[in-house]
Amino acid sequence: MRVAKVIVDVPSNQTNHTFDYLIPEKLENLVQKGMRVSLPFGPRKIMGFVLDVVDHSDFDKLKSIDEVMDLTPVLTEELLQLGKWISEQTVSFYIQTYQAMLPQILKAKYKKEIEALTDYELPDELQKLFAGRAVIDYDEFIERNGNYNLLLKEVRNGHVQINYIVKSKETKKTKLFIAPDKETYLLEEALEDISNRAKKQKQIIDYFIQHPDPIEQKELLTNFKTTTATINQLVEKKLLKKIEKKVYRDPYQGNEFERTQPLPLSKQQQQAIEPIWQAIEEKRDQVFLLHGVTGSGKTEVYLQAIAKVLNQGKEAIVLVPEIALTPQMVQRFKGRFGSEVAVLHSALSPGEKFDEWTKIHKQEVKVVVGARSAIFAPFENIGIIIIDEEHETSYKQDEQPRYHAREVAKKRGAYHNCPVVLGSATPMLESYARAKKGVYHLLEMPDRMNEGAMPPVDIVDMRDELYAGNRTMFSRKLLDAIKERIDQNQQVVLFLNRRGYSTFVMCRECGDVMKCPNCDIALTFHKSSHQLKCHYCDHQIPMVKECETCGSNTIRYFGTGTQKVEEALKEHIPEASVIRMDVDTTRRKGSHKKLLEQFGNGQANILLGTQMIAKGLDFENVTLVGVLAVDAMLHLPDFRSAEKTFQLMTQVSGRAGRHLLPGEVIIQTYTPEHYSVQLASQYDYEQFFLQEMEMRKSFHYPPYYFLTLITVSHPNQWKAQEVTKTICKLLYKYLSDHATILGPTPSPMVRINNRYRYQCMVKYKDEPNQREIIRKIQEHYYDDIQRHDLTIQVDFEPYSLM
DNA sequence: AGCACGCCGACT
DNA sequence: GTCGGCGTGCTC
Repeated sequence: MRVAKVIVDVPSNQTNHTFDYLIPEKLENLVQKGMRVSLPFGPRKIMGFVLDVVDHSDFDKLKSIDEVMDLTPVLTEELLQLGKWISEQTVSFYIQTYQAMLPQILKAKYKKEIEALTDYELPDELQKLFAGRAVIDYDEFIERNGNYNLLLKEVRNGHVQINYIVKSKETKKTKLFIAPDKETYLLEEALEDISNRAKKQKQIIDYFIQHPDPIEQKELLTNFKTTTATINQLVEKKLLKKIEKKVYRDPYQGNEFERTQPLPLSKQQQQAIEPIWQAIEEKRDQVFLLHGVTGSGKTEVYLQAIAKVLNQGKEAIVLVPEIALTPQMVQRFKGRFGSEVAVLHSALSPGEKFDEWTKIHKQEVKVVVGARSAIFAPFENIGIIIIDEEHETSYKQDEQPRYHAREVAKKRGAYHNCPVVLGSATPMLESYARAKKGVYHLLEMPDRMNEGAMPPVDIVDMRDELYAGNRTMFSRKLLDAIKERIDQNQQVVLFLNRRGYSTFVMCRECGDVMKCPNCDIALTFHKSSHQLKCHYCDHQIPMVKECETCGSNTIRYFGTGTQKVEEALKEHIPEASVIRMDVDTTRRKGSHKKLLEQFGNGQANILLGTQMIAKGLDFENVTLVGVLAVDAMLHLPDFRSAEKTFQLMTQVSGRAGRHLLPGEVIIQTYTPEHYSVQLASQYDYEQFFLQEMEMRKSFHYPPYYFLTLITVSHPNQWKAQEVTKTICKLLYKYLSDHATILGPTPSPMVRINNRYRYQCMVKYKDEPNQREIIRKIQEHYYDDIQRHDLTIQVDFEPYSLM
């Protein structure tokens, strides 16, 4: 007998192990490890992943697999192992990790329906719902308030049955093609017979005589300015035929990618790439940290390292932060490797993502460029993994499984015996420290390609502006500089760090700030819709006219949002044309790309935006970059705020003067003396590293210590606090004496969505039992978690402490 | 998670 | 005696 060991699609503590299922004879040759199957589980039918196929089970009441859902395994042996490891590292359920490795569309969908079995007269109440049909949706039954007990009774009597259906959401897109249905010489003969009045028909047949290959109907119709009627007639005459062709949704269809050749490498590029080439050649799973300033030509190094890998017949994974996955970036990879490249990022529709994934799965491509989850590309012969902008926080998934793509990359690198290259102008402190210790191989590229220096950075002290009577958000220096660029027909990028700085609404009479009733977070004013919105839950209300506390009408909004900056800009510089990029203006698919194109074409002088414009933009005509307020980020309750500020400022500065025209950067701040501001303006990463390391050392933060953040949430504040307290006690009891346990403390945002949040932080150097202890704690609370709305969230090496 | 089972109080 | 609400435990 053949038995499948299956992880079932039920994310819970008690089902987080394999279940044994008999493989029926007719499926014996079909079921393989890594496939999805549908199977009976209790009274239901659900999806599961086959982890293993064996020929015996200790369990004696085996049920059988119902169906296989895939023709070939969707997870390779390596990915199955990797998933196990990730689940254990992040304390997640196996099923969550396996799901995270696949495109959303492969997630099973469940449907329930009720079927009437006999002609037996059902009770009127049910009869009414069926309304003559043999089968109705269970959802419909619920919606129309069906009597559940009555239903159960009839199920027991055998008059109706409940069917459970497992479906894959997977879809295939087809296009209609038209092709000749006869040999060319027969078409020629037929051409004679077509009436001279049927001009279009003649033209079309003539076309197919010249080009006998199938052509898309849509194209044919536009070319000949005709309608389907014409074609239908020819199909009826058996001269043409219609073909449904399965096609990939190609998100980059219609984009021409000009093929590029490898560029000659500069000396420093050469020095950086040699050790990587060597590692590829010697099949070493070495980790490289490529520390290269903006514009030092890191991408060309990646491209030529990949070229080497492709030469060996192997595959490459390139990770790029979501927001940096711009058309410009894609262009570079597609330009060099053409159709060998698949692209995976969140702006694609689920169908497009699935099709790109399928290309990888079917081994039709050799290179994948994508955001975090592309690290799970089902390649089987990886030759290199590259993580660009390795310091980016988006490489850490912020939901279960909370994995970091960098750690997964290292694991995959070890499996495939291939190098992992981490690239950044401002490496994460942890990474640079490892490189200095020799754990990673450090590669330095300190010079810009075109020999140009980084643009000079001016720091403007906004306190002086205030003192001089300037109460606007623009310093005099910045305004003058913007005007100057506009006069010279050059372009400006203005960056607004909106986090923590959004427009909140306050009463000037009593100082009351409008807050979300669910989250204790200040509501943000959206001018376009005239609404107050909470950014943490869906709560939104119309803008208020009177203060809810004191009733006065002196309500006004404070803070700086992009919308407000745009208005102020127009007021101060009426001749300026502005393109605004933020979550509001880029929500629609493709709008991101469109806005950037408009700016690139010179349709505006100023590009104003949030985080999303900090990366990867490369416009020749941009000679001024302004940062309106760095302080918001500097003062976040996060030990990495200085590092994040430094990274951001460096990145933003890199947007100016990338080409022939010299650039300039102006940074506005209320704390110009802060070391991260000072050192960023001098582009002194090394010094920043040393100084920041001092801080980390004295406060026991990474990279000197590891962190674990446990966040407990519950609708009842007392409960949340009490559980956190107990957890702290348990950790204190079972962890070693070297671990520091902080807490319980309220989270920086105590209440979100009517749930109170408390946290506990562990600082440690080496706690091999930690994960086991945390698992035990979770098990201890499993009843509360499952039935009493408690959540215990565990984040190892967290990126965000909120 | 989602479902059945079993216990208990409330009710025809 | 039976219905329905809720707590408990299982699913190969």
